Amino acid sequence: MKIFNTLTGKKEELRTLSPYKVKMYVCGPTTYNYIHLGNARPLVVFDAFRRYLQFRGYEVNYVQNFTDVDDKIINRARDEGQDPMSLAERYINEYFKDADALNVRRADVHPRVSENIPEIIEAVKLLMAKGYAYEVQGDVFFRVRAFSDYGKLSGRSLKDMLAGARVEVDERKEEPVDFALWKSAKEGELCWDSPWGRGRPGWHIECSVMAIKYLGETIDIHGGGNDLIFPHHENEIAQSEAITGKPFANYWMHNGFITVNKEKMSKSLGNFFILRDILEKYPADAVRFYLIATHYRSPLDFDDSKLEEARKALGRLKNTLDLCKEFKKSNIEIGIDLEGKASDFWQSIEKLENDFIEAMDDDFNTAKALGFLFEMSHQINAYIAASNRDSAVNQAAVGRAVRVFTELGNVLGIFMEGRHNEMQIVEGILPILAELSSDAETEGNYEFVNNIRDFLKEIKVNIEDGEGKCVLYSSRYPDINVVVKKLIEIRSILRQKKEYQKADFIRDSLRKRGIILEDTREGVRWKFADL
RNA sequence: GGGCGGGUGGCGAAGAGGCUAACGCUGAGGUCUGCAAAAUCUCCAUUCACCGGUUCGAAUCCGGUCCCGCCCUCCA
Repeated sequence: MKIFNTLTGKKEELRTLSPYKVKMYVCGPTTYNYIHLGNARPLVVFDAFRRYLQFRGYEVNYVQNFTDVDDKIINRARDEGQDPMSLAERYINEYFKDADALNVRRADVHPRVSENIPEIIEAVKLLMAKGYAYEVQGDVFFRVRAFSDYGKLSGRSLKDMLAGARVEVDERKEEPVDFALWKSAKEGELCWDSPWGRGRPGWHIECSVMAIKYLGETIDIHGGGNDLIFPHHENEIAQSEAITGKPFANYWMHNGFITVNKEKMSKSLGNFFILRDILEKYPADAVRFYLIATHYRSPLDFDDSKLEEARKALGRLKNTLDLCKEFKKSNIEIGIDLEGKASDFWQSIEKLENDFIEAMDDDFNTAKALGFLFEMSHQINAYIAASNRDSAVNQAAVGRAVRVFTELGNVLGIFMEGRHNEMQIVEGILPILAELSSDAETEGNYEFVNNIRDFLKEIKVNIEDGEGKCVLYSSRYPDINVVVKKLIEIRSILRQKKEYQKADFIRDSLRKRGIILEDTREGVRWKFADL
């Protein structure tokens, strides 16, 4: 397992502190707004890495913080005339909705700044006691000069930074590069008591404190976006290592940016897309697929067509899942020896599984790994297309293959349960029956009219005469499968009678309402349109 | 100015010394089908920004040139 380490600028073999245990800390969002797509990238990629490590047998202890005390939160709360802590709380809840939608699993701990103030104060006191920090009028600063390794992560030297300093200069600081550990509060601002008066923590100290508190003085992997390398992570290293005298994190991982027209998507440029809005237009699994279809360190340019492409590509993979489900008649696959064609097939699946693992072992190359998943999809489809489903050997072979396929897809987290609004779709479909019925009535085909009436009665739906509208008289919506099956049945009869126009009317109408019909050798299959 | 990363087909994107330069989208054609869809099969980069060099061999290494992005200030 190799990981690209920002600290050394090289890919390195992963050697964990304890065998098969990984301590992982990923910087989480500042909760003053809904997250945008750029925020979603680290979320998704590190979730995928965590899943992969677990798949490889590691026990992963995963911590992701919330920055719920921050100037931006305070300002926004003031603008909206509300309490900063409840504003932060609200956006933490919204964050979880987005994360859940993207199939991002919860961290083992989601610590918040506001819940770790005493520990932060202790840390600042300790830094002062060790000479790494100094107080000026209620503010406490980190004395960068005192930490000789400063700059080792971002590859800069203190000398260069002092020379090229064009940072705002707070005259009270000993050096322009010194940064705040504790900020004094203005009148009426959110604050906590401290030895230096009322105030709140600076931005960087929280991560040092929470990482150490929940994971220990040295952790295996610390992750976050590229822009955090400097100053945030550089400062975290300085603080943590000044406190403990030990290496803070052995591997630093940073994801690349999402760009729009090749420009960084960021809040300050205003070119960001709120994830919530994107999820209105595209299925969440397509968004997740899009985010992992490119290597995590590369920049990723965003526009709608990319999500559309992701949707289609993922649809191909999911279609294989459907084909398998239809092919498989039972789950019995144990104790059957695969021979001949089945054995060759299984071997190629195993080969692709190994290729997948090899790709992921190389710095989590999800893009390459996905390629093998597509090849696996081809293999499975082709095998199914050429095989008799009544054979126990074929059943076993496909069963084993799809299990591997599904497991690997789940490692990437791209196989989510479809969340279709079935009620809405059923509501859209029922009028097709009404329309068919009224057409039949015009033609004097009363047998057919009665057939439909009986069916509707069965599923507790009324047709309002004259208007062709369907009205439910049950509190429960009819099962979508039952309704679609009925339409398929009607269409089959029409096809037998070669009344293709009407048959196509049914297929087209369903299509418009989100249901796709496919005529296969095994009969008609249906699926939801947006997969 | 300093630090970092990148330029691969119509598009997206892997590949980091030697297999036919993965895979996806798009497009073309065949099989299947009443048609469509799905599936399947085949085709679509003599060439990897440019110029030199190292090497038996370079998209991959080295030097130079030209572009592009990011960080150096809150930002994932």
